[in-house]
Amino acid sequence: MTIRRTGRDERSAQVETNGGAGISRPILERLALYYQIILRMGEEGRDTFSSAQLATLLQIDPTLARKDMAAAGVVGRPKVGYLISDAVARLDEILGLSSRNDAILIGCGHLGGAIAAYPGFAQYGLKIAAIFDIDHSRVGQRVGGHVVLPIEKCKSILSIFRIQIAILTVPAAVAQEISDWLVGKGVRAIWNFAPVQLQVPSHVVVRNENLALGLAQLIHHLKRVKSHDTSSEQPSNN
Amino acid sequence: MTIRRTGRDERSAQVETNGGAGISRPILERLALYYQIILRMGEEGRDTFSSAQLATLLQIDPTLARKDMAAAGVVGRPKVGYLISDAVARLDEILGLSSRNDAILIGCGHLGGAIAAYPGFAQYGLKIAAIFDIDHSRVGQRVGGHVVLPIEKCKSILSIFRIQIAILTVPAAVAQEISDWLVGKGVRAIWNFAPVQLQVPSHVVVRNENLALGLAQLIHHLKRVKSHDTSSEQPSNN
DNA sequence: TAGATTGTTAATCGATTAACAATC
DNA sequence: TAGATTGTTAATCGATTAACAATC
Repeated sequence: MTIRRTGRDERSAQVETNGGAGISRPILERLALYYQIILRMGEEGRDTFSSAQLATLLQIDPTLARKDMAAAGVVGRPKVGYLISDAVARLDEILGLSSRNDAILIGCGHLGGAIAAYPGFAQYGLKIAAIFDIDHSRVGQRVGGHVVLPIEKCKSILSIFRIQIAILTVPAAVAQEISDWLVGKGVRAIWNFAPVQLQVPSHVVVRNENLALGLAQLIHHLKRVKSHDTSSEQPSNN
Repeated sequence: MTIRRTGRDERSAQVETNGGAGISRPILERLALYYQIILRMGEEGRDTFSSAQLATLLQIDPTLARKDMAAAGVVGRPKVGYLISDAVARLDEILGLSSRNDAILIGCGHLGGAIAAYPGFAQYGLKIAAIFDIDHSRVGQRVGGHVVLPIEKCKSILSIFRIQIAILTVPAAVAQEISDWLVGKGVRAIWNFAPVQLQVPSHVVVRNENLALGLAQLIHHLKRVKSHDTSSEQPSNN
């Protein structure tokens, strides 16, 4: 594999916009939270829920929950509420969970291994088709039911299985070049765990899962509550 | 350890608010991103940066970057830009990275192990003081340089080291009860990796690191770009 | 029916962007 | 000096909340 460090001229950073008929990010984020809550309610044997219930659990205004449902195309009935089966079906659709999503995982260090082994993703239709690593000493190891492959094999697997999603759990220093390379091979979505702002062409979707950033935010809030100590402080949501 | 499933009456969900002199969440999020970028620039030998540079990398308006700097108390100089050393010092302060932050980690499954082993957190002042698990078969194992302790030992360690941060990498089903228990023992900040909306008292800060949610968002955007295929589509930021 | 709950329009709030003056 | 870049005020945009009518 020859990784070229290309110029960044034609690439743009991943950014929030909302062209097309897409749902805005704040709404989408809440829909995913609703989804988890509703699913749990279903497991508990209920078959309807109200905007007020969601609102209480998420500490938001009930109107907002109703607006979100409307945005998702879930219609409720006055006095009754929303049907769980209805909502789950719609949200499955919107969150893209109804179809199977194949992905490859690059970089099988601790985090990569954890993700490969995480059972929760199956529920979201994510199937890890193969795991790769540049480090040849790792090739051949078993990680979460997969044998680690050399990254050279990546191209053929991408094309054979028409995979569009790559999970990047590599060191920050090489994330950009691997990203470039993957994009060149047709990857359309990158789930990036490296603490770097990847620069990608506009047709590629990046979701940054920047753990260090999350940590910084948590610490900031902690300090703030300590120093002010107003008992009305509320912590930050994800 | 006796975990009681308490009522949720007095607890509220973690939510975005902005009482006190705190910095609003969107700003804080960008500050953490700037921090990473600026740090890297420093390593490359530069000693100033401009709002335009940040803006280009993050695909935002330069004005926004300047406003953020102002909010962080970083002052620049016309024609020169901002001093990296200045900005790093201020951001260290605001993000709470200048002081050491001790934490305990509960639940040493795959994800817990990955986090325990992740070297990047040291940079953010995070020190994992101890690792606990309810599962006694895991107690005594070595994980990332720590010996897993039985959760019964948790209380004494919390009070001896005056630890306020807990990292929760336990199954969703037990996250709420463990959270309740930790809060009762004086924990003030929870970094929650379980896909559950924890209900906590208002003085406790929760940061949800909901991986399945991130995945759902990525998939949603991917589907959207595919179906619309307008080349102006931009992916979502974290 | 009466009351609960949705759906929607208008008002508010906060975050982003535009415009431009200040200044190194 | 002239030009680049910050800092700030005003304008815009989008998201949230309030109010209330529709309806099961």
